[in-house]
Amino acid sequence: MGSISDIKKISFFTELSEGELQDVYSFCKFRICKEKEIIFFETEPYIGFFAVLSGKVKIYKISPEGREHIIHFINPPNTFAEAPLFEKYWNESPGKIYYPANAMALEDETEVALVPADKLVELTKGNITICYKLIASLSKRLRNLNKHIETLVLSDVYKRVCNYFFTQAENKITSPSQTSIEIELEINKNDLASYLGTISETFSRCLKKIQDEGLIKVDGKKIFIPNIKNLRDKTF
Amino acid sequence: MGSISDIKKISFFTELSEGELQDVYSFCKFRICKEKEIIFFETEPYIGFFAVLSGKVKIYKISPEGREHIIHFINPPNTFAEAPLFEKYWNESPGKIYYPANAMALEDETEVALVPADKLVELTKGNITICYKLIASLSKRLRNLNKHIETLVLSDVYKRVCNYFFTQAENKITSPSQTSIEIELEINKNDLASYLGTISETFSRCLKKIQDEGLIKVDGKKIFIPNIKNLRDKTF
DNA sequence: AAAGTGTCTTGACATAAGTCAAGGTGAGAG
DNA sequence: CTCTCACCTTGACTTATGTCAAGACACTTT
Repeated sequence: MGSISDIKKISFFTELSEGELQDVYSFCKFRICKEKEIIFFETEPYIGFFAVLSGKVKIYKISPEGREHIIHFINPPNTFAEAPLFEKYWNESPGKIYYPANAMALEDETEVALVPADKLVELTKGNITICYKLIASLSKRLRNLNKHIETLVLSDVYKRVCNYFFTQAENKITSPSQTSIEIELEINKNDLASYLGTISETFSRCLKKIQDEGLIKVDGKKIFIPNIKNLRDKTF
Repeated sequence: MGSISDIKKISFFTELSEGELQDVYSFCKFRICKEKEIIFFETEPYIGFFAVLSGKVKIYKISPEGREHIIHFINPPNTFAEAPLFEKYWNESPGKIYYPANAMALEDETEVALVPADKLVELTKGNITICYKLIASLSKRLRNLNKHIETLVLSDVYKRVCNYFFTQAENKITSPSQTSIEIELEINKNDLASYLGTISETFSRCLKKIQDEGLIKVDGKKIFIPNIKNLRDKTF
């Protein structure tokens, strides 16, 4: 189960003293999830944010017709559902606050820590560093969402897929001179399709097309990219 | 031109003392824009955030093919481009920070105030209330973006349009018992279409369809909604 | 009033991507 | 080892929505 060293890895808490860490540790509720276990639904009242300590979590919405769209994948040691923390400080305070989307564990042995909202708000009062980190975290998420919207609305599926692989490749290369790389999908193709705003059939066809063009070589969950720049050129 | 009372209306600054307000006022650069005047491009280095004092501003992205998508409309006395303020506090600090999208004035006599980034960061150091307001503002924007993504990906144009009118109606009704209402579009249909993730032709056809179904009555920029609940039922 | 300008609407058409249905593949269970 | 089941791929078809082109309308200017 979660330890103090896990807490220390959470971005908001990296600069806390041992005593404060102990304090935060005592607030947190730890939970180990099985694959497909729900962490929260968007219908639930907000009680605090979460950090992923191991495994992987998806944040997603469901349409009335049952179509799913994945907004984020969260890996350790990142947090999710921080945004509603301070919503009570809005000008017009609405009623009860709910989670903004659904969260589900994607692997067995996914461990999450729940940090209660009121405890964290308390912590920020004497610690402006935590405020800054919170702001940084929200800003980063905002920029991600902006990017996400941009690709969803302004690109077709083909471009989105190319862009996804290119981004993955960029994050993995070790030197700028590297031209080819193999990336491995850590999520199944159904979820990846949902994240890219499409469905598995379309995604599958798209993969085939990109492969036929020689831009990638698909082998199960392994994607070999012979020339990263060629892929990048397709994202414009 | 902008006055101290304009500054006081900006959410971050509502609780500042007269002296502090005077101080902020002296930092700010005021600018009066014509219709279609660019406030910033996403290619420009970030220097600070803006507040709209009068008129209206759109925040938008452009695809390589030239299609535009409007992410937000900003009305007085709201702010925009606050998100990059604290990006230097990220774990991995990237190079130069740029504006996350483009901003354009939508009306003549649109007045904006530029609040320089470093000045605001300075202010937060002694004033945790400003931190909280900043967090609240970012949170609110995050929730909006989440909602935006949700409707863009999980609904078709028809539903998005119904949802837009319904939301406008909800915000305008005076009592919960009110069943009908007339709303007025404060933006042109081209921009509205772009905000709803479509183009004016599709939007136009959609309006016609909704009107043929008796859910709305369109007269130029005036939209009469005979029964708000009927419209709401179409948004699921 | 005529002319001009920008905004909106309509029609005909093309196409990306969703739906439905069937079949293939591979990893783990028995 | 082969059975099974989840995951993935493929094919045929439908449909929403974008594109292109033309016309209608409203508002301003001369």
